[in-house]
Amino acid sequence: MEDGAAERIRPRDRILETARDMFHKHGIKGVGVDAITEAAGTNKMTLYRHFESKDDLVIECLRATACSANAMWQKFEAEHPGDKLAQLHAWVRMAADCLLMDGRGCDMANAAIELSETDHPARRVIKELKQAQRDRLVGLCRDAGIGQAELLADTLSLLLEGARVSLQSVGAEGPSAQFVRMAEGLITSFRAR
Amino acid sequence: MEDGAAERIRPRDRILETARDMFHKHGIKGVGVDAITEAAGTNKMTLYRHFESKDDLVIECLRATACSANAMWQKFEAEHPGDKLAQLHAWVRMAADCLLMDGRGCDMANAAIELSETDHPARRVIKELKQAQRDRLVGLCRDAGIGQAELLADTLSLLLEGARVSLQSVGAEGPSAQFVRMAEGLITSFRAR
DNA sequence: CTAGGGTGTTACCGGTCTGTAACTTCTAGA
DNA sequence: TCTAGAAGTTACAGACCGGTAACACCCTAG
Repeated sequence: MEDGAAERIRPRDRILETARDMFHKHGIKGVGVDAITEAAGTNKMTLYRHFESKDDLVIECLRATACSANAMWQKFEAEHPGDKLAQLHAWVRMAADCLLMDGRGCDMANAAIELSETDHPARRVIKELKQAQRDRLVGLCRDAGIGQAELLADTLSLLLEGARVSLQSVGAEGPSAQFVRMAEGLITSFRAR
Repeated sequence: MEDGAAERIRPRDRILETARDMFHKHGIKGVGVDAITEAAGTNKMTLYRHFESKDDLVIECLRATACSANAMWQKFEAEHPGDKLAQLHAWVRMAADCLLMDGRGCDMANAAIELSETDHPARRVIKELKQAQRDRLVGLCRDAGIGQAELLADTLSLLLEGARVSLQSVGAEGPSAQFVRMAEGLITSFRAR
């Protein structure tokens, strides 16, 4: 029975989860594969049996992150079925909570900054995943009945992205502390148009 | 006469300028001191005669960047003497131009993301320089007669920071393309309050 | 002309990194 | 119980990193 051994997670998944956590905390170039495998309670050979390279592992981590984000959006829909405006407010609240709890920014944005080589294989993935997130936010704004949905969604995107990076450079008392106020103000303002 | 040899820039300054450029393009961890000195037409020993360590060099680069930003602000004042609102619009225009021309984000923000160690010596410097930039923007907004000067300044800060990082992850056709429209709209909106 | 400081050159240290090879051990399924 | 494949272990290759030592050079101020 494979469920009986389900508590013992497969090495591949342990590596993936550990790598996500460590990449998030210390950056991609800030952590080596040895450190990841050790923290995951396994070894380097096992890593390279499941992933072609470190870059491949990075990409899989980003996909996993996007997957987690998907789950968030499904939660919004589940908690406020049909009420797109409430879902938009839930998005703002979630974003603010992440800001407060986390401290380190968006994995994809951080990776994009760290992996400055324009032809890095992860860049394609980052772009396409970020694009998907953008499209979804635009869709939510539009379905919430906002006229200039794209402009609002893009503004909210930039605000959140900016808050995440500002949190790391200026700190928690910096501009990012006002994120919710800005976002809610913007939504109100766009609804009135 | 030392001015006669001024065309031949001092190795220290060549290293500093080259390092700024390379750190900006490839990130701090993405470029080694050997590559910097070679590109600067000198060698590693000379670098370490002028800078205590690579971290020290990084910090000096960030200070130099802040210095360049200072020059920008003086240009605003020189071009629109006394007219703070015009200076604010000039700031927006400058920011947008940087976005279009550059592609890579703010050196300080990028450094903050890359140097994830919370006790890294550069972090203090980044925080204090970013704080100074924020204070100056707040002052400009206030002097321009805007009521909620802090909120506007912080919103503009986050928008710009977000646009810079979005440019690297989603690309030029992403949300950052609307930066000017957002910023100008915000200024108008805040002036009307 | 000369002395001395700034600079260039070469070699090296110890460490870390990604990635691989060869071999042993474990474990699940027939 | 036996076997095949997954996982662990050890060692290593080759490259790059930050930083230092020793020494030769050049150029300018006196």
